[in-house]
Amino acid sequence: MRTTQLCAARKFCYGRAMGLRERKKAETRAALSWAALRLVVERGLDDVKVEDIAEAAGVSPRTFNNYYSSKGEAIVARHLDRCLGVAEALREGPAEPLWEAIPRAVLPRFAPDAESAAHPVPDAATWTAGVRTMLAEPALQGEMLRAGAIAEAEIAAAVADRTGTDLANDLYPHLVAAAVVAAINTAMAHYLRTDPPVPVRRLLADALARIAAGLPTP
Amino acid sequence: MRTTQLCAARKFCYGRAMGLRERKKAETRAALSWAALRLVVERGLDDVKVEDIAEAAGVSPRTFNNYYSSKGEAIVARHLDRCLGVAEALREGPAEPLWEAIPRAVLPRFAPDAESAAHPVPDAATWTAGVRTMLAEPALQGEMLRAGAIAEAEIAAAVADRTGTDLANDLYPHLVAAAVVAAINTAMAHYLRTDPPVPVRRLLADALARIAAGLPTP
DNA sequence: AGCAAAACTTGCGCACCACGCAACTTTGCG
DNA sequence: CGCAAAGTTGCGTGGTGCGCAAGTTTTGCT
Repeated sequence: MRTTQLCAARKFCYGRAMGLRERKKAETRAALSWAALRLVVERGLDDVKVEDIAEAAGVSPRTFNNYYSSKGEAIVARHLDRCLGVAEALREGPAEPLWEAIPRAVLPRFAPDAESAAHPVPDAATWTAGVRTMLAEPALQGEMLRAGAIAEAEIAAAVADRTGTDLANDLYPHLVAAAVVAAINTAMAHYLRTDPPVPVRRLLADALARIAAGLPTP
Repeated sequence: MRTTQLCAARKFCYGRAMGLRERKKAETRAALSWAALRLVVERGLDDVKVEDIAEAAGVSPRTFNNYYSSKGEAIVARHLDRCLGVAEALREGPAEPLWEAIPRAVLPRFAPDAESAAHPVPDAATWTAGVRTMLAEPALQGEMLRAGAIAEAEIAAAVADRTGTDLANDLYPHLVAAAVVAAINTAMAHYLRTDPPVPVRRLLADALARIAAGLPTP
């Protein structure tokens, strides 16, 4: 139970002008989180040691902890990035009404191909089954939710910017951010729960629309 | 990163007919979680070892892990109980409209005295300051959110009962539960954030009302 | 009341993990 | 080229979660 860095090397130097040094760092980081995710999904959390992850990423065990301060952090890194991306998109998008901007920021980031494209998965059914059992792990749930919470802060800031509300004294931006993250979590949970898989996009759009409109008893 | 039990000995044998054994068990459990909370609030997470907590509760270190599988779990136990209490109240309350039942279930459980009454706190300001720095700890945030998520499942079930919706195939009950928990978290976060403290009850009522009504841009 | 089974506690031990420290290697820049 | 900054690695340490096998207490039954 030590501290984490997580937000440390979050410089978002995506596109251009990143030297060899930063590029390699980003690669190792990605390799580590991907290896962690893949190994844990196919083997189970307790049967994967940090040593395994480090080895799969071609790096020393000690180096693993220079990037992520725990197994869970590495596994959840992709999710964190997606959620942070929502905040970023919310800041950069056109000046449309808030509840049009939000789905526009959220939906594309949770499209099924966003993840799978880079690292194709052999068998989709086996994969989602693995993800299900992985997320049944309590420690992972905590880490997942924490990632959402981190992004929540960014989203709240973006919402405050858009709506001209006060981040420090007003409840509104935080409430919107929390609701958006809740919608994302709920939609993903429902997706993993249903056996004939419903497209995530539809679930997400539905959840966001309902949250925006209020939740009267049906 | 092992598994946890947490829900194991959650038998809800509150009122009556609990033998000596279960009574003592409940007492030790409470003593442990209270000791954990108090020590960590006043000393900081890293300066409290499980050994300290066990000692403060008059029990062996090994026994600590028979009740809680981690420091964080012990600390968050009270929060978990409160959140689970919401679900319980939602099930047992009178047959009123959902969005009247919800505040009635939530508000009394987060009254300022609910916690303080049993274990009075010397200095309120020092205490909340300690809580603030405690909750700044990432590991604790995760644990806290996870407690909310556990309760969320119960709340969703209660909501499904009340509204006659299908827990397995319908998004609605899960969405309501997630929104309620989000409102609780947001209100508590705001409470800890503001320096001239605003009464939690007002924040919570506000948050719940807004969530129920939708979140149009102000 | 008495006794056997069930439940709980405890000490011991092991595997794992986060991270500080001190070399050593690589990269960036003049 | 050569030096400083940044990154990697091996080692060591303190701490943790939990299985196991006594020992102890509570309970249910007669």
